[in-house]
Formats: sequence, structure tokens, C-alpha cells
Amino acid sequence: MPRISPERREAKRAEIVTAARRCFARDGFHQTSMPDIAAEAGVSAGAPYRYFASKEEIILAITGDTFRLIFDPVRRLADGADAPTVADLVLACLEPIGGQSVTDAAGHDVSVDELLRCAVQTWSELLRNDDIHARANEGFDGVRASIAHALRRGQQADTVPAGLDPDQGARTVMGLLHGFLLQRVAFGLTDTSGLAASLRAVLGAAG
Amino acid sequence: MPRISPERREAKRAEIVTAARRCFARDGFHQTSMPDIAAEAGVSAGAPYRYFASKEEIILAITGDTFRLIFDPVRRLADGADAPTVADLVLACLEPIGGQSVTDAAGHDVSVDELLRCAVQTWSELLRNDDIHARANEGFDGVRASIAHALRRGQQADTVPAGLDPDQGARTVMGLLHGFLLQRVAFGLTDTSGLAASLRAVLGAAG
DNA sequence: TGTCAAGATGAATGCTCATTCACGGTGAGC
DNA sequence: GCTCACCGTGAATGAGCATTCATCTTGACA
Repeated sequence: MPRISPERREAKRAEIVTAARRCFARDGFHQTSMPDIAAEAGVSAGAPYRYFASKEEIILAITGDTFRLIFDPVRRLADGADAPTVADLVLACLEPIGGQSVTDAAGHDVSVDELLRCAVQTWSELLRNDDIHARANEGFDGVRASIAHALRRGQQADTVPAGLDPDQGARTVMGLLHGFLLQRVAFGLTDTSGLAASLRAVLGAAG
Repeated sequence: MPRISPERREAKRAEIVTAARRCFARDGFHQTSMPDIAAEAGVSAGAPYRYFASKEEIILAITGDTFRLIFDPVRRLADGADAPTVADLVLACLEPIGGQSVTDAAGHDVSVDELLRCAVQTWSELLRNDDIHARANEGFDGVRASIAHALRRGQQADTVPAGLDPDQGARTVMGLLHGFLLQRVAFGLTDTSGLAASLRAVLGAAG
């Protein structure tokens, strides 16, 4: 006999995750204390432990969400493109990192700024957390495969140069995704649509 | 009357920095304790405080070195190119992140793996340390300006498409630098020379 | 070689923080 | 409206850590 309904429980858990993301985006994983998260969520210091066994588990939930929310739109666009150009695929990568908010699985808005700041923290974290590293690699390889596959379709449709190795090309596109992501949160990149024009200028003739 | 000569003092300081970089690369800035650094350097727990006022100051020294060692070779190559193509400039960015070691100001070898792992940590750190953020922006803007200038020279020499905005183009090249850097330390990128071929395949016709 | 200012040591100090738990509340199902 | 299994609370616990400092050691200079 649960004291609260599963829906209520899930909603509360989501509130804690949201509070944690806000804290992590502001102060980083390791400068944020569990009491900080509890206070941000408006609950007592012990409350988060009713939903997560440890701080590590909260971090894991956040990093998982981060990958999903950034990568899913990219994969959707890449998989849906029939005769894409290289520029099209780069633009697909810019899509989730150019806006102000995205919608999570539960239908709630998540700030892209917070999301990207957590993504950068995640890169640091995966360097010494094997669990996060494995999940990140899984996510990375999935998107990379989607992009490589799209490049192959582009080569068949003659919209992508035949001389391009699809796997190397996919790595290059992923490089731009990560690089522009970092520039947005750390190096004052505001105009992602302007980049589109530049890309077409360089790639115009070739793809 | 100093007890040790300035050279000795400088050498000892460098030993502590080297030990710190090894620790930071392995465990991260915040999972590394001051006693860890001291032990790695083979000195007592109090010794680092004879050379640095705080852990923060060591982190600052490391992040400064990191930017210098990665960016200086890129700027040197970009500034030295008379009629560069876009691919040339991307390759200049790949140069410092493709090797096994680089040489620091004092002539000592520094492991590129350690350097790049510290670089990724630095991105997290600059999100909430204004001092590091300011230095990072300074470094970023410097390289970006060098690349933009090289692109302009390329446009005059007709080796770079005239329709490319040099500032946007420089951001794109920087994006690849950061993106490939991350892939090397986190996502199993080993063959940077293969990327060169891909780049030329995509850019071949245009730049 | 003697002197002593500065370097090195490592135990001690005073924090912060993750996590726990004993103690009230409260809502779902009867 | 009763019950109780679970929820929320917040003070307490214990570990870890940055930093300090009294004390010992050493090397540069005379």
C-alpha cells in the first residue's frame, strides 16, 4: 500500500531531477551538495534519498537525460533524411543546441542552457566514471551510426561526395556538434543560424 | 638569503605542477586532494603550500598551461600560412591533439593525453570560475582571430571561398578542434590523419 | 665551517558534506 | 473514519579534505 500514487511519486522524482539539473548547471556536479538539491526542490535534506540511493544516482539520471534530449532530435532528423547533404546533417546537429528549450519525455520544458552546461560537466565526469563513460559511448555511437548511414544514402543520391568515408564524415559532423555546443555555453556563440550560411558557403560545391 | 636558488625553486614548482597534472588527468580537479598531489610529487602534505597559496592556484596554473600548449602550435601554423585552404587550417588544429607529447616552455615533455583530459576538465571549470572563464575566452579569441585572419589571406589568394564569412569560418574550425579533442579523450578517436583525407574529400572542390 | 633565513614535515584543526535514522505526519484502501 | 506502510523531516554521524603551524632540516653565503 504505497502512501502516494505512482504518478505522484514519479512527479516528485522529476521535481528532484529538475532541481538537481538547475543546481548542477549552476555549480557543477561536485560543487553542488545534496542539501543544495533538496533546498532547490523545496524539500528536506533527507527527502531525495527516498527517490535516489545516492548523489551518484542523481548524476546518472541527469547525464542519461542529457544525452537523450540532445541526441534524439539529431537521430530523428538524420534517420528521416532521404537525400541529405553534409550541410543538412550538420544543421540537424545544430537543431537541439540552437533553441531555448526542449521537451522531455514527460512533456516538461527543459532549458537548453541548463542542458548544455550539464553536457559539458558530463564530459568531465565520463573521464573517470566507467558507467557514464559506457552510456556516453553508446549514445555517441548511435548518433554516429545514424549520421554515417545518412551519408551513405546521400552518396547513393549523389548529394554527398563519393570520396568521403562515411564513418570519418560522421565523426566530423559529431565534432561540430560538440564543438558548437561548447561554444554556445562557454565561448559566446549565439547565432547558430549564421553558421548555417557559412557551412553552405564552404560546402556549397561539394555537398 | 634564499635557501635554494631560483632555478631550484622553479624546478620544484614545475615538479608539483607535473604531479598535479597527472593527478588531475586521472581523477579530475575535485576528486584530487592536495595530499594526493603532494604524494604524487613525492613531498609532504604541506610542501605544495610553499609554492602555491591554494589548490585553486594550482588549478589556475594547469589550465593556463593547457591553453598555451594546445593553442600556441595552432596559432603558429595559422599565422605562418600564406595561402591556406580551409582544410589546411583544420589540419593545423589537429596538429597538437594528434601526437603523443608536446614540449612545454621549460623544455619538458608533456603527455598529450594528460593535457587533453585536463582541457576537458577545464571546460567544466570555466562554467563557474570567472577567472578561468576569462582566460579561456582570451585564448579562444586569440586563436579564432588568427584563423579568421588566415581565412582572409586565403580569400585574397583564392584558396578559400569568397562567400565564407571569416569569423563564422573560424568558429567552425575551432568547433572541429574542440570536437576532435573531445573525441580523442572520450570517444575513441585514434586516427586523426584519416580525418584529414575525409576533410579534403568534402572540401576538395571548394576550399 | 658556522649561521640563519627559508624550506620541508606531518600531525592537528576546523570545516563541509553525504548519508542515516528516530520521530512525527498522511493518504490509499478498506 | 481507521489503519498502517510509507513519506517527509532535520538533527546527528562520521569521513574526508584544505589549510595551518610548531618543529626540524638544510643549503647559500660569509
